[in-house]
Amino acid sequence: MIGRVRVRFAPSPTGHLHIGGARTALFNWLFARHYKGAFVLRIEDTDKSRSTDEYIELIIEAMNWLGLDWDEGPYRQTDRFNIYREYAEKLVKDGKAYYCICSPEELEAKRRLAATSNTPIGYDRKCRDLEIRPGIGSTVIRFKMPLEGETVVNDLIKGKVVFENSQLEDFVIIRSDGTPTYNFAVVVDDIDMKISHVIRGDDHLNNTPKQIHIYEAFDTKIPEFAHLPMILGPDKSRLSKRHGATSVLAYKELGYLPEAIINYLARLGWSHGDQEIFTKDELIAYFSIENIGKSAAIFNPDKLLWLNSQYMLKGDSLRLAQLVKPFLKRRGIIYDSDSIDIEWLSKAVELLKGRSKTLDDLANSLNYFFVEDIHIDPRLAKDFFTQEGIKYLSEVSGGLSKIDSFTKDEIAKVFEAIAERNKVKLGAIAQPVRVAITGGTASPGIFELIEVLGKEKVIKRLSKIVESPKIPLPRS
RNA sequence: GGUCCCAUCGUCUAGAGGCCCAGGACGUAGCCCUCUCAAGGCUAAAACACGGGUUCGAAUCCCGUUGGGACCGCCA
Repeated sequence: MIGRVRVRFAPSPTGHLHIGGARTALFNWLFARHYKGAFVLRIEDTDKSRSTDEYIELIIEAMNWLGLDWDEGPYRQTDRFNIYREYAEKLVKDGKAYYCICSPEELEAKRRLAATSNTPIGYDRKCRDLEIRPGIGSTVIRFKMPLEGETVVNDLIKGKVVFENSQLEDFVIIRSDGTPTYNFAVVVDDIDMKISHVIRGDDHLNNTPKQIHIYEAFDTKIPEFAHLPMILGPDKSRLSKRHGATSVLAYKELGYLPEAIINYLARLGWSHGDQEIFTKDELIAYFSIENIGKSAAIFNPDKLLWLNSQYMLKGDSLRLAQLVKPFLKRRGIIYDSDSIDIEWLSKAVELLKGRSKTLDDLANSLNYFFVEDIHIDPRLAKDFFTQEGIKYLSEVSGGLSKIDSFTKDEIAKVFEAIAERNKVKLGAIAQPVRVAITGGTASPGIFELIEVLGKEKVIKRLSKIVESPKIPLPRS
């Protein structure tokens, strides 16, 4: 029943790929993959003053990072100006479009008048039947809208939406500089690229009737439309920069995993029963437009963070170790990522990944694995390096130095023996040790931590406190 | 202002007339586990915007009200 599926994602390179755009891209991608169709990337850069090559690069980088691969493109509308021109001239020849010589000032005045006089349309179609020839001063090409009747959009998400044709303007399709406007270029491209389903934000729903008339003017098949509800900020207005981090790459920098972003975005407006966590393959298998909701969704950073922590928890330690390197570097914890022992790092990551919400969080927690002079808060030192505490530190140090195989099981035996001998709970010993070797009171289990940290480092840190308990401060 | 869209816990949502005195998830609170912190487990508070219909029966269908949003450019 569904023929060959061809969808596209068509960002305009006037900014970063943001959360909303990424979700539109994701839904198109999922739809294409689900139906084994084609996903086309098209750059809508007809607004030359606001589009930059740098943003194109950045959008592509973000798509790659998210793993949203495309089958065709990226096409650029600026490479296709002659095509739009040809299409437009055909419409003029067929009497379906016309040249207009009204000046911007004149149009502005008409718009103002329309606003005050309850007229739905700003432009009064003055040039519609004048049969103006091109070349006389500044001319644009306008599309001849039907004056009466109605246009029905059978949207896959919103259902049947009816527009009165009398509300539709004879909009400009070719600007005076010869470039096409958005509403025209999209349709020409979608015809030319044989797009079967147009899946985009519902801010375009009002443009759809205009576009349908262009399809009809070319006597081509109208694609299916699916208008996705918007993503809103906490104040219920359209998500934008003022709501904080909105670009996909910003989340990468913050230490988020791409699969968490994908999962979060997929669940924003779409659902599959009560399931919250999906692999990409599951998303592809389960995705369907019928399960997309109709109402706008508020972006919830807390839930994204939770999903990220879930992916951190379940992530492969070796992979996370690779990914965390840039964050360690940025925090000044390491200087040369190539010289570090990745096997060892991944063991440390293994201990910390379930306790970290982001890669940056992980990097921060990894600090005491690398830094020699760990910082110990004087208040903690006061609380834990008591006469008793120091005694345990000394005993642990002594016990550990006698172990041959430095494994968590053997380390545990040392602690248990000391606890037994002193008739205290394990915590009484573990906490001072934790503070001495990590500088804080929160860490992974003390035995595995000591194992991964290694005999040498641990004994060195313990001895340092035992020898000079009053000055646990770092030299720096 | 005109046109269009939308409306279930604070948030994301399940729910397609009886299975719902509304289920799951995030967040919040408490308890359990425990060498700390997380993770995990359990529990709690928390919603069908309002008003009319239709129906034996409505969160689910219809109408209206209210509230929110989008679009009205030679931006996309």
